[in-house]
Order: sequence, then structure tokens, then C-alpha cells
Amino acid sequence: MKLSRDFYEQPTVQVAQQLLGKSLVRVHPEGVTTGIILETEAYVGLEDQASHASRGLTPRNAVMFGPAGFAYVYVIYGMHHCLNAVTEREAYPAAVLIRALQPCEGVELMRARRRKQDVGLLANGPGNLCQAFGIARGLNGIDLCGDVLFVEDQGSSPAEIVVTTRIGVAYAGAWKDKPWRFYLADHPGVSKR
DNA sequence: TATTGGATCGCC
DNA sequence: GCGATCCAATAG
Repeated sequence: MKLSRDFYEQPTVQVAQQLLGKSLVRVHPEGVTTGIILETEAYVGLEDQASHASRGLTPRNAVMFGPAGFAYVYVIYGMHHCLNAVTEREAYPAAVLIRALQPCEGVELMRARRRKQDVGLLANGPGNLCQAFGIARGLNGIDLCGDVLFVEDQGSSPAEIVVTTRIGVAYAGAWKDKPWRFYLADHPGVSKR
């Protein structure tokens, strides 16, 4: 069943871990794509120097300051998109970055969008999964409790979770060492360090 | 208005 | 290892 608002209102690190193994669903005019969430990262509060919210509210990060259960989508390096789920209470900026998926439904559509055949290369990384799922800036602020982009809990058994530091946040001072990256142990480490 | 650098990716 | 590519944030 579809995850409801109260799931996302939990502490961010908890949401990041609990999203692993659940299914991300994207309903698009071209077709439906789904995939199992394999890798996540938590970005927590104003203090977290790795977070876009660390310097206060701006037009870009405004969604992070809103209520839980909405998508924060932004452009990075001028050419890639990243998808986050906003967490915790309104006015407290926090989110979970979805970093990798195992493609499930809509593999052919993903192949066409990615121009790659290998299933292992379709959604292995935050920018790649957005391309595969047709997620772009137009979805920034969309409700994850709606019918376009959401997460389903298929009641799968808990799997072993690996915990590491986050990727690409060397600039974040002491916060770069927070153990806030999570991935499923029985899958190859999806992101390169 | 100008400058700088990024929660990345894929090829060299 | 490095360039692509452009927007957002900051400084002037």
C-alpha cells in the first residue's frame, strides 16, 4: 500500500532506512515505471552543512521547509536531477535523497529514456534514476501522497542495511562524517565514492 | 550584473 | 582523471 503522510513525518534517518526495499512508483503519460529503493541519504536540519537548507530558506530549497511527504527535485551540475522526499515537521528542513533503484516495471521505457540496455545502469545513481523515471523540475513540490509519484510498501521482509558516510559532501565540515547513507547489503554498492 | 561551484555522470 | 553544462546563491 501507498505510504501515507505520517510515514514521512518520522525522524529523517529513520525514514531513510525504512524507505529501503520499498517501491518507488512514477505514473507518466508515456507509461508507469517502478523500482525498489536500494540506496538513500538523510539531510537533516539547518545545522547540517551538507544540506541545501544549511544557509536558510531560498527559492530553491523552499520545499524542504514545508510539510513532510512532498518531493524536493532540483537540478545539479546543470544537467542532472535529484529526487528527495521531504520529512519531519513543517518549518524544519529535512529530506531523504533517493540515490538508487532496482528497476522493476517499465524497464523498456527506462531503456529508451536512458539510452542504455543494461538494467544495472538504468537507475544506479540519483541523476540516472530521475532520467529513467522521467522526473524533472516540474515535479518539484509534488505531493508524494498523490497519484503521480509515490512509494509503496509491499510488505517485504526486512533486509540487512549497510551504513556509511554520504557521497559528494566533502565541503560539509564535520557533517561530512555523519553516517547518513544507507543501502541494502545484498545489492552491489550502487554509487562510486 | 558577474562569478563561482555543485547531494553527478560517463568517457578519457 | 576530467569535462560537460547551467542554475542558484552570493558578492559587488
